[in-house]
Amino acid sequence: MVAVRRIRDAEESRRRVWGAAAAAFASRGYDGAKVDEIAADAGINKAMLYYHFADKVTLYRAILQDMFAAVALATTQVRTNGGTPEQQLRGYVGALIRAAEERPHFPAIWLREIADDGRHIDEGIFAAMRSVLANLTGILTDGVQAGVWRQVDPFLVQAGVAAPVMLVLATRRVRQRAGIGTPDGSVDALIDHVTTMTLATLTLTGRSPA
Amino acid sequence: MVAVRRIRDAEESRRRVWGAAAAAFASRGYDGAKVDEIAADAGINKAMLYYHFADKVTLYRAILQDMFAAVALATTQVRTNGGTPEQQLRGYVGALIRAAEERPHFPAIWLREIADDGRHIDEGIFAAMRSVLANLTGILTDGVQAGVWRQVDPFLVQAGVAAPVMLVLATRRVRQRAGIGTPDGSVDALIDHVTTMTLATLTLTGRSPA
DNA sequence: GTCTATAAATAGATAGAC
DNA sequence: GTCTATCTATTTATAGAC
Repeated sequence: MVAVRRIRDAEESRRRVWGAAAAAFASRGYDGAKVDEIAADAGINKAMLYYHFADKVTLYRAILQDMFAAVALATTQVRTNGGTPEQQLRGYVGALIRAAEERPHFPAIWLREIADDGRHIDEGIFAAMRSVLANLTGILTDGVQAGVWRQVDPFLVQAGVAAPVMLVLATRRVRQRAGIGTPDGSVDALIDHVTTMTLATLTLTGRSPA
Repeated sequence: MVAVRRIRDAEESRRRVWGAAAAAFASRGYDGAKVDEIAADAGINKAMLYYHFADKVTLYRAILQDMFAAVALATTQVRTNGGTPEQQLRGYVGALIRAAEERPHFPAIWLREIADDGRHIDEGIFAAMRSVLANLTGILTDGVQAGVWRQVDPFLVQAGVAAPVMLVLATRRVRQRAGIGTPDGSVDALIDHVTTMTLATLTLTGRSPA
């Protein structure tokens, strides 16, 4: 009984540390995030944080792994569900955006990890990333074989999808401060733009971009 | 004579600090970059660094300002040179990529500053950013008025251009480590893809992306 | 202009009591 | 499981000699 309560509290502590850490890593980066602050934001002591997580980098990697695993899972489901290439591509974009919306700190951490040249990425995370790209590659190949799309480097397509999504989602606050226009700042407009852009690129017929 | 030599050495020192700092901020971020390391990489002492630059954040802001000012200048020249909307758009993409290639640390610092929610951006830097977007907006408006393009939110277009460019340029090393394919990793392929993507999006006629 | 030495504050991590 | 107190190393920044 008491033991159960303790375990439940422990789970709760872990969750709060997780949330506080994700926020800190997103807004200040790995080096900028301070363990003291994370613990304080989580409402516990720093020693308690070290009770739950081996060290700072382990905590960071766990968050990173969760993010990429979520995208890997969601995009794999899109493949499993099947449908036309266009339907699957829309599903792919949707899965990416949904994963980012469910994890508000995803975009910033993603951008930072790229700038960090993948310094904290271990093999498990790389595997998830490769899985995401493999799913996209499968969708693109389907489209080519169905004769509706031309052949395009999957990584460039991924860059064309993920990078704008992450940029737009990560810059919501700063754009206001900068006085940089967002006539329609909705996520729907973002989905629409990215999807349109990608489909238009893939369905280009013949016309070489000279 | 001696004074002149000293001034020249000072300039040289400043330049070396600049280069070492840009590299450090790009690869480790603002908090991750250490002043001692920057000074050492520049071949001078830390005290000397503080002789040339007031403090860490001033040094960082100077680098940031230079980057955005360069893009602002280059894109303004594209507007001045004129030409068809398509020619100007190609010039815009080229200007962006050239600025990034001339400053190898631009992409990573750009990505980080976004994740940082513009924490280090002062009004001068914001002005440069707005100027870049204003130039793109001008090009897009020209195209709409000429009847060759449809109307699209300029910021979304900017996101569709800059984000993939920065992502691809910043991930060259890590992609190799990750085993993520780059069938054609050339900058030309990148320019081609981004330009094709953008033009295809803008020239879409009628077809609503339902 | 350049350096050595050091101040002053902060950081990640642990010991040990409860 | 949770906390206080603390160790050790690092970090930004400056003082002051040359």
